[in-house]
Amino acid sequence: MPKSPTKRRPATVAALTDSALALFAERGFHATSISDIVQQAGLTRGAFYSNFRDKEELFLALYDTHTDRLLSQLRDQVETFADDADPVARVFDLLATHDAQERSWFLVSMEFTLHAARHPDIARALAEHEERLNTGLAEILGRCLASSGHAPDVSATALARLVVALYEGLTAMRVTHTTADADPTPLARRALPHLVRALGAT
Amino acid sequence: MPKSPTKRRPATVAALTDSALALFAERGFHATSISDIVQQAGLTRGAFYSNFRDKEELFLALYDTHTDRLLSQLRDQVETFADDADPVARVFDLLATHDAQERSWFLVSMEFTLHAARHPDIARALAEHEERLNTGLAEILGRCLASSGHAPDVSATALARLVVALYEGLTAMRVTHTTADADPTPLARRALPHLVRALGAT
DNA sequence: TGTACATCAGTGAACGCGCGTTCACTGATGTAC
DNA sequence: TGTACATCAGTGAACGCGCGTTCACTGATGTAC
Repeated sequence: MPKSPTKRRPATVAALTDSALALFAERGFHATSISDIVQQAGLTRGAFYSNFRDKEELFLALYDTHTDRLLSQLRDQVETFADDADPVARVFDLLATHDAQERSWFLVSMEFTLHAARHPDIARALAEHEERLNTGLAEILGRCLASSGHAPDVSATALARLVVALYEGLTAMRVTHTTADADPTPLARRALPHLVRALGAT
Repeated sequence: MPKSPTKRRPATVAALTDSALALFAERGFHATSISDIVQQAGLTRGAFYSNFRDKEELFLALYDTHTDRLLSQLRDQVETFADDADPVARVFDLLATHDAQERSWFLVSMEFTLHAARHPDIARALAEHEERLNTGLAEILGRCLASSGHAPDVSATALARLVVALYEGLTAMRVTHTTADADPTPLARRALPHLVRALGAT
């Protein structure tokens, strides 16, 4: 009776998640079938069902991985400008300067969010995983504000959500409008410092 | 040889669009099949293909209808506060006080936007239809600002997109977080007037 | 170290299902006289 | 107004396809002695 399962398992899981991430990014969550995932991973359907209950469970595993990576990146970069005048704008910059990979991830996670909106069980599961991102971001923003002398009379949590909402709305807008004309991102970038300063007037 | 097609057609089209709107709102765009639509409309599949090329074409028809209704509602209400101090915040309020019906529509149009992101042809078509909404909204905001004495040094177009982006980001956030705690909407509402004033400092 | 055995991760054929799309047809709508 | 005719909107059976999920199996991984 083996105490620990075989060594193959972790490798299989990794092959499945890697494959799924690439395919979700390329085609989207719904457009990617379980057959697609296992085929690209060089496995068969049974291997999937032996490791995940369904596609949703696999996505949430990817979500956690992404959250961890994003937060640690932000933490690293935030240290380098702890004394900056407009820390909120800088965090926004970090979010906004997203490469193609981040755009892909946004599309997938937004798709999954809409999927969750129709299925209460999935929505509950997603909210739990999102909570980790929100609290992590709020903590980073809070430290930023404190160390740079700002003390707005708003909770760091609400501010974090405002920044994320603005970021996500702008990203969604760029999804179809690929031309750069009248992109409101610079406007948002200019406006945010004023915004925090205004809210800071206790 | 009949010069105008039969009288049945408009009734059939109306039955199909009504049915589709209800089903899209209830289940989403992808989760609704053409069979579902014609069944709810009391028709058969052929009737659909006789009037629309595919589901996408039907959605864009619904999109135009919705845009027209929203813009005329905004125009009506905007007249009642032409001399308001913070017209941008008022427009934002009008967008933000959305009923369940608006939430449903947001879900569907966002789903379609993501769908478009994967299909360039569809993205091009959607962008054309979105253009009508953007210009209409920019025109309303521009008149608002002018008549209330504000003259920010930003284009009404960019400002309109900023307001829409913020609105959409906040709505997306509420999709999963059904609890009202730490909802950043009031914060956004408070912040917008400061924002416009700050941007107005030519 | 070598052998006999137990476990269980991964295989792959099979299933039932609903989908989008086509197309020969029919009968209601509209025209001509 | 009434009849004979033409059009074409809508019918519904048929098609091929890929999907999610199940499950008896096999053979690689790990254990016991």
